[in-house]
Amino acid sequence: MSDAASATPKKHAPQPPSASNFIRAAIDADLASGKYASRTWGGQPGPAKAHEGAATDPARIRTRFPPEPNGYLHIGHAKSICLNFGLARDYGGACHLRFDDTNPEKEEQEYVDSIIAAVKWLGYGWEHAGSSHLYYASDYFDFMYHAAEHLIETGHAYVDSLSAEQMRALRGTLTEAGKDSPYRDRSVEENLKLFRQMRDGRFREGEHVLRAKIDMASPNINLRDPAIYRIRKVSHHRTGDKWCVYPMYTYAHPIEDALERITHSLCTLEFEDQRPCYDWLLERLAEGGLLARPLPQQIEFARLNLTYVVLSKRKLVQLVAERHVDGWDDPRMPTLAGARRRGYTPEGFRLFAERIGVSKADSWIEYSVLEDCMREHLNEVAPRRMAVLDPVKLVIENYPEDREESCDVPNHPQKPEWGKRQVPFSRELWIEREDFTETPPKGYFRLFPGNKVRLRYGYIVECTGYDQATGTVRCRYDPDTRSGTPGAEKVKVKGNIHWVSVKHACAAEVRLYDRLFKVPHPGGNEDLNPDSRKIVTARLEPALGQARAEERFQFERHGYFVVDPLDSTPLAQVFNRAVTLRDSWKT
RNA sequence: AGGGGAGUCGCCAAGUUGGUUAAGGCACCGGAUUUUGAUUCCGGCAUACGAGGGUUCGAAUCCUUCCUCCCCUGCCA
Repeated sequence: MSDAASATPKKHAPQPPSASNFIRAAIDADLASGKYASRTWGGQPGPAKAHEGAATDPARIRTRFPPEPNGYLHIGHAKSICLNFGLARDYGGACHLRFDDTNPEKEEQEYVDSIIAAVKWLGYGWEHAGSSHLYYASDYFDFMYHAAEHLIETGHAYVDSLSAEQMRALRGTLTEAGKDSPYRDRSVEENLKLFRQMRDGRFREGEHVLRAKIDMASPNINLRDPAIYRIRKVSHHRTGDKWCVYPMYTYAHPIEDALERITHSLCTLEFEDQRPCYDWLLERLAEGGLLARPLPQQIEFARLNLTYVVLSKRKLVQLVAERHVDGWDDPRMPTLAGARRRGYTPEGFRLFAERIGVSKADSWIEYSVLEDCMREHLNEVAPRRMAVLDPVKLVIENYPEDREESCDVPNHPQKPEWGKRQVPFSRELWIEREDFTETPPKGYFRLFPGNKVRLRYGYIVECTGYDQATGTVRCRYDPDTRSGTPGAEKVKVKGNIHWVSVKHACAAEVRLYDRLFKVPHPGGNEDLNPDSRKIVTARLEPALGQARAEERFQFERHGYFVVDPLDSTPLAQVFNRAVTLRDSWKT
């Protein structure tokens, strides 16, 4: 090292700046340009007159997470939740939780409740500047209806009386322009009259539909006079039978955003083609004085794809319906309810969202990334315990039959402040079947005849053999090697195995979960992993007997486990394995 | 010639008003520490930015041709 220049330390920037992505770049640009400098907020969602003249919005930006309450939230939603709520948090903004309940046929209160629970569980709330921002699209039905009449009055919408099939025929194809409906030029008066009759229940479902009058020849099919209101004689979970006409997503969503003064409306890529529609509608309503400016803008990002996982609603429904899993909250399901029961943590999900980033490129995230995020958090928060999942008996020949002692065991190797607990030790112990073999493979350093290992936190023992008749492993211990005593280090061993005293053990059901599908890109049922769940009766150290629902532990050398909150009873606990520890041995 | 998007290391992903050696994370490979074959720590890891051509002193960033993948023809969202 005679070169003086080489002495110059050149460390790379230690940490990346706060994660950068195209959405943050857009927000930064909007904030810098002063686009929102004069934004006002009337205190609650509303039309232009509710916000104009009101105070400056205390939220620098507004985002929203707008699920339709027609199913359970899954890991893909977690990405969106973390994105929207995370952005609001980072920019001093507000994120609204909004139920996009515009289709009464599919929506139920049960889903509303589970969605609220899931968002809260992930650690997010919808309060900002002293008010709560939990909204329902159905609360805007009156405004939407009047806005539709406005569209009719200004010549931007008409009632079409074609059947669905006829409409499809006139819509054209990907390469051919569509043709105008014969009803496209109805007068304002006739349209108004028909639309009101639609609202009043004078027609059957499908008889008429309200359409935006845009351009039947547009190369963008979404602009070929999209339907914006349809007749549905179904009771709505919140508005009951007040309405029999319901707005379509295309029409409703931009209005919901505008009424709530959303600044950045984030959605997935498949809505890109609808953005012109979104802007067209908002512009028509804003120029009519119904909606306040600045108008919200839609920004699209790529939805999550996870290897070994299916996230499509159709496929998830099928898994439940065909009983491949026990229900929507089966620990193997990619739903948030399932993940929670599996022992996954909110912090792990947030780390995951941060780690995978957000972009417009279609991508597949490796499932191991999610698992690793869970390990990373669980390693920090899970107390260590000893549990033998596949027990085989170990008898210490030279240890007195009536003797018992208690070992000092730390609750976390890196956190002495978590203290220690006492674990009983005796002549007969349960050890892991795979920690003993009569014929050790190369590199194996656990128990085999003649080999020494440490019984973790206890003594060094030397294996003396295996008793076929009783199925027990035999060994002799060295009394001078007790952990924590001066002689503990006198014998060096590579192997260090966990154990549970037979006399003191608690038995419990442990469910060992693995991925639901056995291939990275699952197609159908043929790709299901037949070993996605194994149930064993494990032997646990006594301290685990007090574990409560949803408490999480690391079973040393195994992985992270959680007490199942549904199937556990005070007398019979059930543990679910969230994720295994990393294992670099891998024969 | 329908329209709209996307292609940067095995997996993600910065960087895109052109400017020294293309961030960071995960994975992986070494090594250290370790009473979890865990954790932690240190080091390594794209002459390369879908491909070709061009402009330029200089391009992942500009122009051009081409290739691949995704989305769109619900009175679903």
